[in-house]
Amino acid sequence: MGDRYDFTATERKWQERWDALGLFLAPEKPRPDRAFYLLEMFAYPSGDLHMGHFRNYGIGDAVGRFLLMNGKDVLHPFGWDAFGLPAEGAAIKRGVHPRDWTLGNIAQSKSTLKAMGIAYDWSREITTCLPDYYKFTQWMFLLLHRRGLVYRKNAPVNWCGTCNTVLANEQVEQGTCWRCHNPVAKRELEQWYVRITDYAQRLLDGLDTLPQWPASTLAAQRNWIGRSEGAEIRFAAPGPAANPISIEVFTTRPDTLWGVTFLSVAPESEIGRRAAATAPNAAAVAAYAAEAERRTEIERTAADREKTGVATGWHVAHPCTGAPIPVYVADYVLATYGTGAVMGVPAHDERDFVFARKMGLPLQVVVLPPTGAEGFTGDVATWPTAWTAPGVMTASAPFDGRHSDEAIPAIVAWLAEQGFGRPKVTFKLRDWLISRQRYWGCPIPMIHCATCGVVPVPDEQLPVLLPETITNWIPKGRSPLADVPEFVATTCPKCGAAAQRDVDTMDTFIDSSWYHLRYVDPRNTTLPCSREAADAWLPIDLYIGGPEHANGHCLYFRFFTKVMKDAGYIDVDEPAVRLFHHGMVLDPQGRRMSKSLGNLVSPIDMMREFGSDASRIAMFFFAPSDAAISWSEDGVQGAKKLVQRVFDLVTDFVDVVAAFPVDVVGAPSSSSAKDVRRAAHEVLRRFDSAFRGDLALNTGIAAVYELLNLFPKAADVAAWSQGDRATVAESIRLLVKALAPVAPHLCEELHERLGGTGSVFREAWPTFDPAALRRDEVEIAVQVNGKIKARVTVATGATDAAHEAAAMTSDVLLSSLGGKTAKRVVVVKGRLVNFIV
RNA sequence: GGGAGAGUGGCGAAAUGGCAGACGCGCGGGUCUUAGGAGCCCGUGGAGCAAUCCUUGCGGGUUCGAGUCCCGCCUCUCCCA
Repeated sequence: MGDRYDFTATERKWQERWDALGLFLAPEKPRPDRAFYLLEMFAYPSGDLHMGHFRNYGIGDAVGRFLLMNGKDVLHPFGWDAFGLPAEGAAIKRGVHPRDWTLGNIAQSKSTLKAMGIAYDWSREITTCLPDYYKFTQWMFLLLHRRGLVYRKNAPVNWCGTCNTVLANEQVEQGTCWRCHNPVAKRELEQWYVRITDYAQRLLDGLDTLPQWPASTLAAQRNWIGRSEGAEIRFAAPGPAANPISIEVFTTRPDTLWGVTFLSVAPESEIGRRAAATAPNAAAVAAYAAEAERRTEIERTAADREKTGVATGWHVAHPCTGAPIPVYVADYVLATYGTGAVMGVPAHDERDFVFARKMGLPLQVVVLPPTGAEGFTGDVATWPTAWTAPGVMTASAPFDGRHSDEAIPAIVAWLAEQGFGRPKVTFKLRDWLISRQRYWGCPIPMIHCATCGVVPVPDEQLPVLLPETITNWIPKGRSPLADVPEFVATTCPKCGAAAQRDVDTMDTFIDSSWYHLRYVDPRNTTLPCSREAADAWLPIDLYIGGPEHANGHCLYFRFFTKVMKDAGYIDVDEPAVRLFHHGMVLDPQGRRMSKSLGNLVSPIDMMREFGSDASRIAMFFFAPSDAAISWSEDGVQGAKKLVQRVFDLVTDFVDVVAAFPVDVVGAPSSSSAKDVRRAAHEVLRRFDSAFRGDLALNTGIAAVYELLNLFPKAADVAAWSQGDRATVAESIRLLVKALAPVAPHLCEELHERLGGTGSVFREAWPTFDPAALRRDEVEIAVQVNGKIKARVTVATGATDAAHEAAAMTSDVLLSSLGGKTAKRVVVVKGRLVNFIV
């Protein structure tokens, strides 16, 4: 029995050696066929790292080390998503400057990563809140501006009265602020928008080129982009001569046009506002709109909520029939989707059905339910619900008798011909509101000039530095930068007159939309990255991060990648070939870890007690990498035991191993030696396929336990034959290498104790020998009609007949057969023999 | 409401359509020990003295054979509205 394994000293020793060796520095010029860009989502430095980070970066580290042993030129960088609201929250609460809070958290988080011993190329570290980085965030904004992809718009935005700030749609959760969870209201502000909708179709099409992305994320993005094909149809009425009414609706069901019995418009839409001012029932509309404004979108569009609305008193003419159609204002219609108006087809749309019933509006059937559809009789007044499926059209002038599915294109063409409408594709995806009335973000490089309007800051004047002199952090409902005169006051780049800087900062999703480009050339002072460096490394070969970013970051960084390609700065259309989502880390009761529950596990405390290697092993062993895990200290305790057992085993065998050259391949003769070799190669096989595939390292670790469980005592092995001892030497060396990506410090130490020099990560990843996995004989099941009756042993590779013959030697089988002859015998070699009687 | 995923011992889990529960935790027993909350060894899905029977959320189906494939439910989790 060897010494106690001193993980503290050993882990520190190897972390220092790796630094000294520069083991993880990416080559400046990777070999094209060897380049591998491995990336994990960078961290928002809020205090220290949590267990989610530990898992994310632990998986990435193991993969990175595996790649290194496979001779890849690995780019594996790290950085910090360092702008963001929590820093201002800390400033307000504790009076600490957001910069100091952030940089302090980064230092702490970085020391935790160093304690993990992660194989990052720290020379490429980036920090989004530092000028050398955000200079190019501003450069990106100007690129978008040059390409016509940003614009200003006065529009209702989500306003959190508690945080005194504007929120993006994805920052509104269940109608509340994602930070403080107070209700979100609406407010009018002039804001910068990014025209991501210009790329909606390409972002959608690109998904088809990403077979190595999780299907769930592809589906989520498709859903989020939300393409729908249909028609835009105009309903008009003469109205007052100066002010005729004309309402465009978008519908995916033009086949139900003849069933329209009313229109609904959103209260805050242009036509809704006009109705509140000038319609016959203006007063009622205005009152209703005021009430609707107080409701959240979620409330308004919830399917189970009672539908409300008021008649405007206006009527428009049905474009096909000329019939008068009443116009309602209803809050289940949103101004931001489609045209802000929908046609009401109560017979064939669920919400319209409910609304019409409530308002006493007529139903017009234009799609016939098939005969026999329960409840859908000839009398529409008795229908239990709307008939929403397509079907045979009726009461629809030129299209009667046709099937809606088949007729829709013809209807759209006909509408266009008649001048009533046109084909239209809409997307649920909306333009991206990026202005934030906050301090701790990247300043927007635009200048407001009284004569020239809004003028971009020239490239050579970048970065527009964030002033650091602010001391009063309380949000005042305007950007904190508005209160820094020396920041605001500038001159117009065009005319030289006094002008004002834009006082908003950018959504931090902008910072993270291009960071993957910066890593390839992080010290470039003129461009985000050189074309050469981009060509050498892009795209990311494997990107690892949580599934919570499926629709936010993972869409935005695809968008930026496409813009950069269009502008000729890079040559890839998609940022990442493969995306992997690791599972969540829950507490032992299966709950989310959170400060309020007091169930946080601190990675640094854990590593102090158990070591980095044991902590990782525990995490990998809990479950496959993509499944959620419940953290348990018992598991880490067990992993620590495993570390000690591996250490003891290898140190016990140092002498045996030393007697054989490093490339010895065992020629076992005894079955014990064969078992050892098989178990060792099984470890290798499991890890190998995990690293090349699903990153599920749990069964590899199980194989390590199995190997340990059957390993003979060193004292016994001393008496073994030369070939058998060579087998043991081979197996020990194999174990050390195969486990190295998962338990790097331990295996470096063992590699050294076995006489290895340099680093085990400069050793080649071994190839497993399929012959080693084969057994001489196997036990097979003997079944009668699929029920197991007995077990017998056959030689590996025996014929079907030999299997059957071996089975027939079983007394239990013979008595089960009771003298009958099987009608059929199914033999699965090495598995079973099944007699069908 | 829409989308995605998951249901297997006391617990985490494993299983190219082929012996369900590998491996670990926990638990029980043994051993070493002044001691054991360390180490090592043995046992451990359920019922039964036993032969044996039952067992992968529920109900059907396909198949010689289903945890795995198909259809219909139930429950839970995550994401979106």
